[in-house]
Amino acid sequence: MIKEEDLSGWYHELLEKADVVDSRYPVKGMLIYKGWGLSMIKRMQQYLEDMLDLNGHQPVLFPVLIPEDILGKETKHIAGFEEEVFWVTHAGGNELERKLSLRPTSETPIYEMFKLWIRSHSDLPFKVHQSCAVYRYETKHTRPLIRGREFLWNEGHSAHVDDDDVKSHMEKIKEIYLRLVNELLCIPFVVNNRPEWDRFPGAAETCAFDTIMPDGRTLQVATVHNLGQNFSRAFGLTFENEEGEHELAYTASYGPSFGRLLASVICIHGDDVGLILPPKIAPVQVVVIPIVFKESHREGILSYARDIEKKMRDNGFRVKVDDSDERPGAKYFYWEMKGVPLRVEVGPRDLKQGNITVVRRDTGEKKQIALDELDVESMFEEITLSIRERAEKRFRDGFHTIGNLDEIKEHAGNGIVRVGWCGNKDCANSIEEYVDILSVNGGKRLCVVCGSEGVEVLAAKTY
RNA sequence: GGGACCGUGGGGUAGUCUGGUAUCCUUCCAGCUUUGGGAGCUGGUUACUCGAGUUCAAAUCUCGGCGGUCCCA
Repeated sequence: MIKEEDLSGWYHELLEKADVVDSRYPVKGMLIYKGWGLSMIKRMQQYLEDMLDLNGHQPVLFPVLIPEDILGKETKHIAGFEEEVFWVTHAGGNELERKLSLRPTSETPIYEMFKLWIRSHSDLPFKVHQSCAVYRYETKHTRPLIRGREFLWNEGHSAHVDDDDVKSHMEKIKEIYLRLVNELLCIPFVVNNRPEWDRFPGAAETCAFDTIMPDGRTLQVATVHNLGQNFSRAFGLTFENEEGEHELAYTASYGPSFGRLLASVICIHGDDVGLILPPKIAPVQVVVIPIVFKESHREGILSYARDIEKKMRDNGFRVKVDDSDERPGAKYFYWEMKGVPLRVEVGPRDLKQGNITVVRRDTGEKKQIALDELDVESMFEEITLSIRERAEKRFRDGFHTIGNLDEIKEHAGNGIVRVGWCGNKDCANSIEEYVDILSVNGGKRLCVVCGSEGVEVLAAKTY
């Protein structure tokens, strides 16, 4: 399957072939995370949670059910979500007196508890996070990992004494997400201030991390919301300040989608052969292929392979010796499809000379080196840099500065366009006939529709 | 939100128009054999999305459900 010709077909086929997910589960928009995929999700989750913990977050895990009255307390919030909430209405044969929703996101139950946990300014900032599944009854076309009715994410929630503290906290969260998205996963992105009509329901400000998929549409992989005092007001979330007065807290919420991050790793780094995985999240980082010609060589080569495996394991790498009954060529194709960053071949030639043959997945570069020369750590660094750079170059090439509406139409679906916008909603509607406006945080520029003064905005076809 | 198309062994498919015998590739299992870029031979397991209708007879026609894909907004 050629990636460039049919990204969607390539993606679906690879998800199943590589054992990332199985999307045949017979409920719309739901799927099974399988070994290869879940293993990567767990690694990104761990990496993120460690950073959040270091930042002073407390890990929590809230119930999946939210009672109707609590979900509905912040009116704009519930208005934004009500069409996509799953409801539990029965227990056995009896109708419940109080309907229970499957959480679409957890601001409401969390603030319900924050109210009990937060008493004084000295409790602030108060920060929690949880990795969990959330449920949204998507009416749009669902896609595995990209838009589902159940998805995995980490959601962070914080309460602060004032707006300044919220803002500086949001900057810290953005740095943490940068490390997750770009340093760990090698995915380039741009942080966009969403226009008012595209904010999280109930938020005063929404920042989104957008990347560009190879078909030219953008994918939002994480968001950071400034909720002002909107939720505090609805939930009576107050604290006693230094003067002994009660004041409404300021809150923020934020989360990356693990499924979307995985989807972008797959689509952005992968090629026609299959996955290309950043070494840090690869479930298997090095595969060792023993090449056995004659039975008499078998034991010698296998034990050479196992020595290498042990040595690497002792150094903390995830290694697998593929001693299955396949021929070497078949093994090469298989592990390349799975995206394993490094392959080590050991055959009679290597054994005799104390060498190994090393092949990089990202470049295909193959070289024979002495066993003691092997430096896996620095090879992984090189690989990581190289796939990040390749992705970043394509990302930069995905931006186009546009001067009129016809050009927008021409470039729609082909990356991100920079255009001027005056701030008038009618002009935004004209632009959004072709592309969605992603950001409103650019410098001065004349409106592409009406020609009056405005700012530069980014816009694209989105997933 | 609107529209189009699709559903056949684990995966990919032929057959559907014109109703009657389910094709091929791959995977999987067993055996032999092989191993520096997808080996070969022999044998074997496995399928018409669900429900209702029409009919002597439905994978095939009609209606509905469930599930999926794509396009437009």
